[in-house]
Amino acid sequence: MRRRDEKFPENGFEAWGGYMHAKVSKLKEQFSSKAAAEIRVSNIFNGISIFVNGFTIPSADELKELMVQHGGVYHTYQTNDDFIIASNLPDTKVKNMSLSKVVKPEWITDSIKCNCLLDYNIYLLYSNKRTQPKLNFNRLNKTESTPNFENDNTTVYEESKANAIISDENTNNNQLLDTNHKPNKLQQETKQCNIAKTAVDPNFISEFYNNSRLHHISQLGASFKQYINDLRDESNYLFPARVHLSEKIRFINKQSTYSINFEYNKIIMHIDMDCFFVSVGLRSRSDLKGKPIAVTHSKGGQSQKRPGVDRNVEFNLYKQRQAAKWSKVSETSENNIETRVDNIGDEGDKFGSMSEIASCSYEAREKGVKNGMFMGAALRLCPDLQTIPYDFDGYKEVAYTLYNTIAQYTLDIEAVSCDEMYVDCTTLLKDLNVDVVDFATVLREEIKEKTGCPCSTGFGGNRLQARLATKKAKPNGQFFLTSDLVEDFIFNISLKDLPGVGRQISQKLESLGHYTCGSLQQLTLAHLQKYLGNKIGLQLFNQCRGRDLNSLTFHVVRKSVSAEVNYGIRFENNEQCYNFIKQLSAEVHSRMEQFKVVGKCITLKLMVRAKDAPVETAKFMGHGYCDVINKSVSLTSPTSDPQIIAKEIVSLCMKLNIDPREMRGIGIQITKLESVNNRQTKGSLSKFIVSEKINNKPVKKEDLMSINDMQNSHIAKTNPVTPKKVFQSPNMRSPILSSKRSPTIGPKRSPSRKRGRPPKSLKLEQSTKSVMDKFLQGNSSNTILQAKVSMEKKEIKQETVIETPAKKEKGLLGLHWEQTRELLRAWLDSNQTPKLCDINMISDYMCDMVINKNIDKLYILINFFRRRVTELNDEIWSEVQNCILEKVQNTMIAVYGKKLWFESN
DNA sequence: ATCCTCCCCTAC
DNA sequence: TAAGGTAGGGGAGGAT
Repeated sequence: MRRRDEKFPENGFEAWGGYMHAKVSKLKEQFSSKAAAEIRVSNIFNGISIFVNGFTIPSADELKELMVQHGGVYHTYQTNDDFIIASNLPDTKVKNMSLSKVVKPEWITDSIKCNCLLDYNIYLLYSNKRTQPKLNFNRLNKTESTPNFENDNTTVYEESKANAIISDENTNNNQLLDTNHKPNKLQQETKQCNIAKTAVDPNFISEFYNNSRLHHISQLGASFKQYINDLRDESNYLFPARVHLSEKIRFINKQSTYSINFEYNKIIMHIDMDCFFVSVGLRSRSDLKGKPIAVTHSKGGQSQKRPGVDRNVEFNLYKQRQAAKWSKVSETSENNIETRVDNIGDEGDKFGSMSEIASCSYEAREKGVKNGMFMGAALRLCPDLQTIPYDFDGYKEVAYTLYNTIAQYTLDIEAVSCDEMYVDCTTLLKDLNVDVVDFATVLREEIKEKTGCPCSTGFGGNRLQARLATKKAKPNGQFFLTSDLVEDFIFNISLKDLPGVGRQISQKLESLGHYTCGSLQQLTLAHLQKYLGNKIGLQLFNQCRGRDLNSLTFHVVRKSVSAEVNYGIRFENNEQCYNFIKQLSAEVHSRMEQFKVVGKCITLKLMVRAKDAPVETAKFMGHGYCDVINKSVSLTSPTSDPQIIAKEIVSLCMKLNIDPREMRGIGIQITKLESVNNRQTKGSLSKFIVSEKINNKPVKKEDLMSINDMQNSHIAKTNPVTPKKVFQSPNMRSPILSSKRSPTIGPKRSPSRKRGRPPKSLKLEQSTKSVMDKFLQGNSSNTILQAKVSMEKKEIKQETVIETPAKKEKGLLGLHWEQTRELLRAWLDSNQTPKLCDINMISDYMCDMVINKNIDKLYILINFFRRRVTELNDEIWSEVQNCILEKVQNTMIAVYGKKLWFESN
């Protein structure tokens, strides 16, 4: 018998890799439904690049496609050479930008109509920089530019009424232009020309979003998650920059070697910029370095007194609510409740500013200033606190640099936000063969050099450890939490510092007398679950022991899209409210277009002034003390149509019957999403597996714990729990998969069997995956990554049906199973000796299918494979088959407790 | 039991 | 003045 290595040479991948690549490209074409749409039609826009700002008709997506078709370039992010396509720009933005290249979208559409590039000067949105922006509201509201739905037949009274309202021509915008509409014409026009003050103003939404830090944080976070998805899809998984990195590291430490921390399966890095917004702002203000600084809208000027404001009344309401909430937990706390509104001065007071601090420097933190604090309260703590303005473009730029820096070296990145990510460094560090700390030093130096901003990194065996390590490392430092340190380290960690433990949960725990992880370790799992619920209890039980069941997620799949505005909402009548809903629906629509999703469930979120709250809010244009009301409808078919969304929301609004003058916030959320591109019906068995009852036994706590203990072996030593439960009953056959029937293709097997359901817990799936990763540890060298190059493609991402949680993690290879079948076919027919890396790749893929409960597809795939192997009648291939099947069955046992049944064995 | 809806909580 | 968004996880409790 030959040695395994000979039979499955490790480094012989390239030939097959190249072959696979070609094969995959071909497959890609076949599977690409969009290929036809991307054919070049003309070269009208040769040399022209555009950036779309805000809501346009046609939509940004449509413009993108048009540009591609006609030889132009579409930029998701604005560059200097871009023409800016916009129908409407917020005034503040207009003030700060050159308007000489801001062009209406008609420039694009008309040019295409004429089949030649028209003079953009004719289409300038603002003809002269000096003049006030003059927007043609008529144009924006014309029916021709918005799809109408007058043909929509509805039976429900409210709906038809809602319909009528939405399609009503006489909107607020038009009123503004109506010269006969005298009451506040002058006043309104003044508003138009200056700043959008309330949501009644047509520019309000974009104005608000342009200045909202929370909106930017959220959007940037989402876009970096997408960015990582894209990079992973497009990468060849070769990281030439690693060579330089390795050299640099050896320059600072010649002896640097990767000493494996045997206790850890993985080395996870957490990386976080230090007080991000401040650092970015200080790049150009080195004079302010070392001083207490806060990023806020407030410029320090004293606020005016507004009539009707009673801060005390409002603040007391907040306190009462908080007290009521906490008294549920324990009767002890009554008076000493700390709230956000403490220490705020009165209006006009030196400490009266209610502008929120987005980020503050460490010097300010030392004085007790915190992010999210009101400026007034912060000034009380730190009177010499200086403010700097927001620089949203700067944040984006620095964040890109940060991400690109890391992405040179690895793409095993989970983006958390624009300034924070987790990185699985296991293979990277092995490849570089350097010490963890040296690696951190050099990496942080590079980031500092490129961005001008400091960052901190933490390393550990799981994400919790990495994250806590970063916390310790800050500011501008690094920390490797080695396995020998974990126990002591975690013991002293404050419960508040655990991710997922916020104000409410820490309050609950404190009322039980627990402030630190060490103390919480006294509580039993059952006890914790009784107080906090099953999931959170388990999570905490593990966290306070330094364990973390959650593995990193490299691919993100969206589950909801929403837009909400809880600032500046002041309506005088229903008409203004409905008009705003129309605009917000358009916003939601354009986001859905961007993500290429449609949704079935529409939710209205309203903030309404609470009964006792003052009409005039303490914070200027804030929402004040409110009741929150949510209401949702489910549609029969998914949509992203702004008209339908608006209609449904108005209809919900009418049912709630709330005085529009009391509204303080409006949000629209769409859930039950489906991807637009490929709304395939799922295989019947897959549906069956997800929704039918198969196994009535709930997930056992012990199962979860034992899995966890395998994952954190160093802790298992002090706290031994054998993992045998997970692997019990390997001979029991799955009631679904083992019943007597011929192994025909999925859809034909009617889901008549009722019993047994795979454990539902996502946690279990994820942790099982980690166990399996360990189990199936192949040689995860670069060759496998290279294979992903060819295999991981965009189409797959798009076909994913979003709502199935099991699909959240798509495993190592994001390939469509049918593509994999074709690859298998090609592989078997290639007449080459199978390589170990290829075998691992295939088995990993299949194991992921088990984990993702894609059993019906897996079944087809394996049967196909077995059939072909039998036909080949080759000893080596038979062994390959056995090798793969063994791994798959191991995974089956771990996930389902049962093996997959096949006809002839 | 399990599913669905309406929340609440947390994070950035 | 001020720009209090957004997504995901999960619990409570009623409907089935």
